[in-house]
Amino acid sequence: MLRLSTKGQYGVRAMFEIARSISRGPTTIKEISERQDVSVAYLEQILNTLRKAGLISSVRGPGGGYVLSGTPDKISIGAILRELEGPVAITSCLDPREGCLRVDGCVTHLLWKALGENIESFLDDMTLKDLLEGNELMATRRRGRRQPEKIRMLHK
Amino acid sequence: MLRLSTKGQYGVRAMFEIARSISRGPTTIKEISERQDVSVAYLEQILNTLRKAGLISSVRGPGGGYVLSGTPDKISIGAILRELEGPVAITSCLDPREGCLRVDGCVTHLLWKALGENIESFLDDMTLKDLLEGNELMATRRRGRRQPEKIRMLHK
DNA sequence: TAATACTTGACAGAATTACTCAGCTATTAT
DNA sequence: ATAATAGCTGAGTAATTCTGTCAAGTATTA
Repeated sequence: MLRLSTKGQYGVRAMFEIARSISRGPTTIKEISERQDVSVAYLEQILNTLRKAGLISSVRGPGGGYVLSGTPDKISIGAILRELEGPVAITSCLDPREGCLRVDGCVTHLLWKALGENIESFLDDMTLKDLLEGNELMATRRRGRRQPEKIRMLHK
Repeated sequence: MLRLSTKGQYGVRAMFEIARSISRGPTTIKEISERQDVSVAYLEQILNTLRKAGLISSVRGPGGGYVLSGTPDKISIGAILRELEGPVAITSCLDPREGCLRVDGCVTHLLWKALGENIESFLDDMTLKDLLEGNELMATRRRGRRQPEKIRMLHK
């Protein structure tokens, strides 16, 4: 239950890949495709959505590719997923694009609302920076580095 | 994103309806259907699943219907949803029925795992009793009753 | 001007969802 | 007994969503 679509998952992984390569300049779709094992054609669709949303910008021509629009700590996982999959909406009642016919008297409405807010704050708190640090941590864990709170959560 | 299927939603509402009518004995599918506005045929399918899971039991023949297998405070929303929609599994990688080919080195694996655990503990903490109290509260709110913590969460 | 790389819209097969339908079995009241 | 009530079960299907592919562009640089 409550599965994320592949589009959202690939989107986060693509953003991670762009973030990871910041020092090397723009990252091409081809590179992302190879490193994250997602087809070029599908990534085109996904990255286009994220570009239109302003999360990344593109550089055309040779040497081109995609770059983050902000620093990794300013780009949340929630923001990425919202663009690719729409807002968190456990039920259609709670989707601002649809709306509810029977909000009053619906016993479960508040339950789903509370769950949705819980999920949303989790996703909005987590950023690309956290993913980068979590990744670095996985590689260097044995050297006993200090683990900040949020990263610890990722390793519970 | 992360929408619950109608099956799960209807299931929770049906269970709520059975819980609400405890004092009046077994609740028939027809009653649930009328009060929650879900077709009899679909409810048969849903309640059958919940019965096989042991969350409710059925009484056949005239005067029959469904009754909860335990007290409302022992039946969690998580338990209901798991039966109708399978385990919380943000990605197929995290579904115990499928499994992951590339757990190691997958940067997002821990992220989805942490989110899934967050959701699961929310759903397992919330019970039918909480829904009943939340409902009662909605009806009597203006009289200024004391609100326990979890119920307050439902009204944030 | 050739090569690189992003851009855009249409489309299609597969999977899942959200149900319906028909016919059955068990229990109780008369 | 038997009629009425009420749950039991499996099959089937229309609609929707998901997960992509494909073709034909446009922009930039060496």
